Amino acid sequence: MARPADPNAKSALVAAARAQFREHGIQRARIEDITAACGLSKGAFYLHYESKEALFAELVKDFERRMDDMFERRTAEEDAFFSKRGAFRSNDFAPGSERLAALLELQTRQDVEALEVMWAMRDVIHVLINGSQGTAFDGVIWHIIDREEHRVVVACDRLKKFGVIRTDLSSEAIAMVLMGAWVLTMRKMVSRPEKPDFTAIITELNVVVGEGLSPLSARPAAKPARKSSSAPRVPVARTRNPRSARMRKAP
Amino acid sequence: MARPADPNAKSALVAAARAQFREHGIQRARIEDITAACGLSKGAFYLHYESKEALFAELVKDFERRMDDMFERRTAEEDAFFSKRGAFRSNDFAPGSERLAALLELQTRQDVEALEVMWAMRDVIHVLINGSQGTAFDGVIWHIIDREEHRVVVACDRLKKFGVIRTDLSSEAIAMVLMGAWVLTMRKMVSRPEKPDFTAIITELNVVVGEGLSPLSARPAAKPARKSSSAPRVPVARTRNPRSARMRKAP
DNA sequence: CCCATTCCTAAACGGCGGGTCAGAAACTGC
DNA sequence: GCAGTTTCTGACCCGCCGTTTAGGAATGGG
Repeated sequence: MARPADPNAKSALVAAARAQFREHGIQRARIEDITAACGLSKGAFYLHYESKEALFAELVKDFERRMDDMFERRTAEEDAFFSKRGAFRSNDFAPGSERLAALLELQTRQDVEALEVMWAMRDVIHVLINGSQGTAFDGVIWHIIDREEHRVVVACDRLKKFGVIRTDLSSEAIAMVLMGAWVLTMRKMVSRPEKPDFTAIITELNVVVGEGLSPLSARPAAKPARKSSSAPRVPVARTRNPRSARMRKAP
Repeated sequence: MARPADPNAKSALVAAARAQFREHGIQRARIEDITAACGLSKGAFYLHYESKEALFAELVKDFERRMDDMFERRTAEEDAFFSKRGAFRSNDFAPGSERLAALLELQTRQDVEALEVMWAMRDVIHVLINGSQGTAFDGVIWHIIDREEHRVVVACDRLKKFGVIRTDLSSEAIAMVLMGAWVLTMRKMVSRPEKPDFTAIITELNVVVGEGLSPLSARPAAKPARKSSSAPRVPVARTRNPRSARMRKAP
C-alpha cells in the first residue's frame, strides 16, 4: 500500500554527494546541490540521512573496512607463503631464484590490490586529506595512515625474521619511507582522471626502495654482513641532494 | 597628531590568527575569536586586513618565499661544492673518504635547515594540508610539494652527473620516495609539541634511501658494475610485503 | 582645555545554508 | 474512483558569521 520509495534514490544521493564532497569539501558541499543532481528536493535528503556528515561517515567506514579486509587477507597469504616455503637464505637471492620471484609476485599483486581499493575510494581519500579540518573527520586520514604505517613496521619485522630484508635498519624508518611513497602515490592518483599502471608504479618503487641510491660499484662486496658494526653508516640526500650511503665500516 | 595605533596589534593578530587557523581551519576560524584573543574588537581586524583569507595568504606567501630562498642557497652551495671538488669516482666511496664526508655534511646541514623552515611554519602547513579544500588555497600545498619534487628530480640528475648516485634508476621514482618521506616527516612534525631531533631523522632516512632494504649479503659484489647487468638486483618490502625489484629487463 | 584627527568599538546588516514541516503527489488495494 | 498510506516537495525559519558603519574614545597640537 502507498507510494513506493524510489529504489535508486539512495545510491544516486551517495554518488552525487561524493562528487560534491570531492569538489567542495565537507563543509562547502551543499545538500541542495546534492539532491538537485539526482532530481530530488532538499527535503528528500533527510529521508535517507541524518545529515551531510552522516553520509560522509558511511563512506569513510566503508573505506576503512575495505582496508582492514585487505590487510587481513594479505597477512594470511603471507603467512601461508612462509609456512609453506620457510625462511630465505643467501642463495634465494641468486639470479633466477624461483622462490624470490614467487614472493615478489605475491607482494606485487597485493600492492596492486591495495592501490585498486584506493583508486575506488580516491574521492573520499581526497576529501579526508584536504577538506576535513574543522569537521568531525579532522585527522582521520592520518589515523588510517599511522595504522598502515604500523602494519608496515610489523611486516618489516617479520620479513627480517624470514631473511628477506636486512636487519640493521630500523623498521620504523623503513616504514616511513615506504608509506611516504604510498601517500604521494595516493595523492597523485586522486587528481588523475585515468587509472595509472599500478604494476609499473609498484615495480619501480620497489626497485628504488629495495636497492638504494648508492652507485652499485661503490657497494661493499657481498659477504655475510654480520650485525652492522659500530661505525656510522651514512646518508643521503634530499631535496636538492640525494646521496648515497657509504662509509660502511668493515663488518 | 591624533591617537597612535597600537604598535603590536598587527603581530598579535597574526599570532592569534595562526592559532585559530591551526585549530579550526580557514573556514571555521572566526574573526571574533582572533580579535578577542588580542583584546580587540571584531571591527579592528579590518583595520589591518581585507579579510581572513588575505591574512592567511600572507602567511602562505611568507612560507613560499622562505622555501624559495632556501632552494636558491642550496643550489648555490652545491654548485660551489662540485665546481671546487669535481665529480665523484669509485674511490670516493671508500671507507673514510673525506670528500664524501664533506658532501654528506653539507647536505645534512641543508636538510636540517629545510626542516627548520617547516618547523617554523608548521601551523600553516597543517592548514594547507588539512583545511584548505573549498577555499582559495585548495591544492596550494600540492603545488608546493610538486615543485619541490621537481627540484629533487633536477638535483638527482645533477648528482648522477657527478657520480654520486646510480644512474639506472629514474630520477622521478627517486624523487617520489624522498619527497614521500619528507611529507610524512612534515606531517608528524605538525602534530608534535616539541621540536624533534632533525639531524637524527635526516641521517636515518638517508641510510634507508641510500642503501636500500636488500640484505647486504645478497648484493652483487662490488665491481665496476657497468650498466646494471641482467641479474636481478634485489629488494625489498612494502606495506605488508616488501619486495624487491627484480625482473629487470636486460639492457 | 578644545579641536582635529585617527583609532577602535559594538551594534546592526545581510547572505548563506542547514534543517523543518505542512501539504501535495504518487501509489495500492478495494 | 476512493480511501488510506507513504513519499516528496519547497517555502520557511533560524542561527551563524563576515563585513559595514555610526559614533565614542584616545591623543597631540595649539
